[in-house]
Amino acid sequence: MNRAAIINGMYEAMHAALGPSRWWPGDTPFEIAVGAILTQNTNWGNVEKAIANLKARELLSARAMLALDPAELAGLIRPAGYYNIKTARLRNFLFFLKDEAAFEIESLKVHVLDELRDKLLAVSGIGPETADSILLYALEMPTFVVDAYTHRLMRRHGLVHDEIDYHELRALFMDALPEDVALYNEYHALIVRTGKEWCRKKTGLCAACPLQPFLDICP
DNA sequence: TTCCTGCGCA
DNA sequence: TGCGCCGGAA
Repeated sequence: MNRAAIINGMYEAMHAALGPSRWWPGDTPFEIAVGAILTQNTNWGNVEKAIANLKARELLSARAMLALDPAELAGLIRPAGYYNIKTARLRNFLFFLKDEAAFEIESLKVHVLDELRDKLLAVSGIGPETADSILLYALEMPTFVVDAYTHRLMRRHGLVHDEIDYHELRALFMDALPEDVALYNEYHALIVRTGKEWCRKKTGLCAACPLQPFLDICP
């Protein structure tokens, strides 16, 4: 079985074992984008607390959040960690929405994927994973999201070399899969769920993992 | 103590 | 290439 077939097979195995994920958790495209920034290297449970704080103050709109004093914003997102950095990153993104979309995130859909991706990457604080998360989950554009779980899972299975970078890994999935927003959405969700549950950082619980049949090497 | 859907900067 | 950023839960 070649690597593209393995990638397709892994999806089937996870989907069969775990079922639909209904991602991204978030009520609006703007909330999803905010969540994508807040969850950088951060447990989602802590992000939920920060989003709940914003929601309680009715601040989950680009205009309202940009009008807020940065120190107050930092206080509200404090549970998500890195709150000073993330305040700056959120504000960079809010200024971007103001300039590029007149505060209406969905109007960004007028751009073609590659151009919008470059624009997002030019915002300080939005790297490749955050950009792809916003594009796929908030704007429903066909880009594959790679994260630490994706790296770890593919390395444990001996399917990629250790030093593979984000761009290469993303291309690997996008070349192996049909261009399909729903499929990319669900595949990344399944990887995260599998990563949290079985493909843990220190020791993988490989024997019980849905991807066990695809295991070559398990350290 | 470890880990968490990263990122920018020195 | 390494390092700081940071709170909260297990």
